[in-house]
Amino acid sequence: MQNVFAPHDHANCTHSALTTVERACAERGLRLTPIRKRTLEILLEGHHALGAYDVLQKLSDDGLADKPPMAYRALNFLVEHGFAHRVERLNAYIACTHPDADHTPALWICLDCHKVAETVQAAELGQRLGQEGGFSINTLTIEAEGSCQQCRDESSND
Amino acid sequence: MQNVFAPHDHANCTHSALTTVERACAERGLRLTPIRKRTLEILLEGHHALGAYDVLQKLSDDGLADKPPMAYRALNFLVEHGFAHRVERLNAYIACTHPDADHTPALWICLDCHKVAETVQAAELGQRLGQEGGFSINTLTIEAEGSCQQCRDESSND
DNA sequence: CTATAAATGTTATGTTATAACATATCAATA
DNA sequence: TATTGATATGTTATAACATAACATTTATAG
Repeated sequence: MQNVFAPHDHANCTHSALTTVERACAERGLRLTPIRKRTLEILLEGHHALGAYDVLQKLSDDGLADKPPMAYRALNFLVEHGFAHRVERLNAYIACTHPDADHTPALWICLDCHKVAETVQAAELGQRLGQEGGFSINTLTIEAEGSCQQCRDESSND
Repeated sequence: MQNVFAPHDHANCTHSALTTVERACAERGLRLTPIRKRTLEILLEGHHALGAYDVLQKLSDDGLADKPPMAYRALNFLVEHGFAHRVERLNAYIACTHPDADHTPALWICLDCHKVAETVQAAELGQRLGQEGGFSINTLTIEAEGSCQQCRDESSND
């Protein structure tokens, strides 16, 4: 697990994700317009999931967008191309931390610090589960809510 | 996979689930009030997920409830006690087909026939995934969207 | 330059969910 | 059996999330 729960060089997170996405867009002929790029940057500001209206507020602060469809379109663009993920349990969004990999992520939602981590090893697992019943998987959602190591360590120090 | 996608004796599905839930409530001192029981029956009418407002409409037809909180309370009761599941991807609910088992279900959503199936073998799997990063799982959501065997068989006969 | 596709701007509304508080019912026990 | 505390229901109001539909603008290929 690329551990977003633990202290880390977040500027590097942000920068490398942005660079990777920019390259991917160039390669794939996708347009990372100002609204889309700023939306990604907003999600990259932290590892907390943001709701569409949270993102909209920030876009509005920047004068880039001020109506719900604008935020949803940018978020949907990012999600469709794997640059962000929708967290179903939270009706919210996070930037992808593996934007280079074609993946079905598992999302780990800490109920204490509210950060959301992502791992990529879950895809083949779902495929395997589905095969049993002859189910052909189109998209797979795996989300866990619980507590991260860091928060458990801290609370045991009380 | 208890195959809800294939033709089956649905009256038996309904009856056995209801009986199991009634017994569980008796054993555990839970009150299966008219609204709650009717809500479960409504969900048991088919294997399609129903939104809270769909359920509310039916409760209203029966004169049992006519305000959103009433439907949400009944649904939340059923979900809390494992008698129904919320389908996050659909913002909707299904009756549990294994109400006797303490389980984390995986849900299989067919995009063609729109039925939703449930399997129980997924719990330890999530625990295993989470252990890797020291994450302690409280609740786990596993949902697949795709196509069931039956729908694929039918469409290949065209 | 122009045609076409893609993206953005805008209005309006649909859908899902809960906070907050009042009232009623149940179930244990004084 | 009256009291009481807990649980459930009734009600109002609104919060939170999301999209349909259509107009306008911008990018890009021919």
